[in-house]
Amino acid sequence: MPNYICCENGILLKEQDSFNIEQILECGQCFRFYKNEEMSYRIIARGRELFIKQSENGVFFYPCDINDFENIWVDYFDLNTDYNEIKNAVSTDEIMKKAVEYGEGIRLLNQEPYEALISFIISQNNNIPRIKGIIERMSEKYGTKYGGGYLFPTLEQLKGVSTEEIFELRVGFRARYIRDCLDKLILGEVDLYNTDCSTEELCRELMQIKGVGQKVADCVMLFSMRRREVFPTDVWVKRVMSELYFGGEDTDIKSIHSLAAQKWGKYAGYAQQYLFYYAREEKIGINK
DNA sequence: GCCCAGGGAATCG
DNA sequence: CGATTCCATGGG
Repeated sequence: MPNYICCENGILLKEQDSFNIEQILECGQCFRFYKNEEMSYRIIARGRELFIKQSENGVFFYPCDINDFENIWVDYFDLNTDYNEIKNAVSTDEIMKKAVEYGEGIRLLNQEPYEALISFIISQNNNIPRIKGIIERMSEKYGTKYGGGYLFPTLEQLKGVSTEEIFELRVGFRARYIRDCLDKLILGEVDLYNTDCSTEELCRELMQIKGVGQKVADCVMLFSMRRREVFPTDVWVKRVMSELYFGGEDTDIKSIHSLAAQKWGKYAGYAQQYLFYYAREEKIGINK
């Protein structure tokens, strides 16, 4: 269990290594976060609104009691995972050593599968600011008001919403994908909470949904289902891998997955996130 | 106006 | 089969 102390309206996490709230939230794995000031954020997740303020004293979570901290946020922020072990395991070459050093405070969140699934369907062929905007509009229109914002709408709240109404959120061609996703969840054709199966089987199940291909399925499995061996390969990861591991040659996804599995095995998902953050912040593989 | 975004489905050859 | 084309929208 992490080292924390209980304060009046929150929890102060002390001496936590590998925790940088800015890197954790800005590294592209989640969308419902709001920056207040430097190292001070608000998030909406797991049916809560939470403020996080990081300083030299530690990381302060509020409003938050011991129950919520231990039952929700320790899991959400992956606090029982030893990141030193992961960093050592993935640092198999100078490139990854640099990427790990660059994003040393990154943690993989454990998000809610249903929200992650809808969010990453929206993410396809889209950019992060716009993805955030769409999810925000969807929450404001269909979700429950909570604190200073709105919770992500439940399946129950979205079940009767038509494709046309989804389209009005300006999701474009993804409207019918979202509707197909809702239908398959309602019918139980896809069950996000009975996942006692291999990653391959789980991936196949997710990919039954229209608009869910390998990349979206991998993001959902990595960010919300603890499948840390998958290696979501989007344009950024493709670029950085081609640039740094394949001599600048345009490389197909299969070859990238194969190399990732070979180099990083069950920690490939963490390696991917260090590389994604490094590539996007430093714009690796762009113009030159 | 063009290009691109945490891609994937539909269509073509 | 693999390769191309199309899909909505908004920021640069």
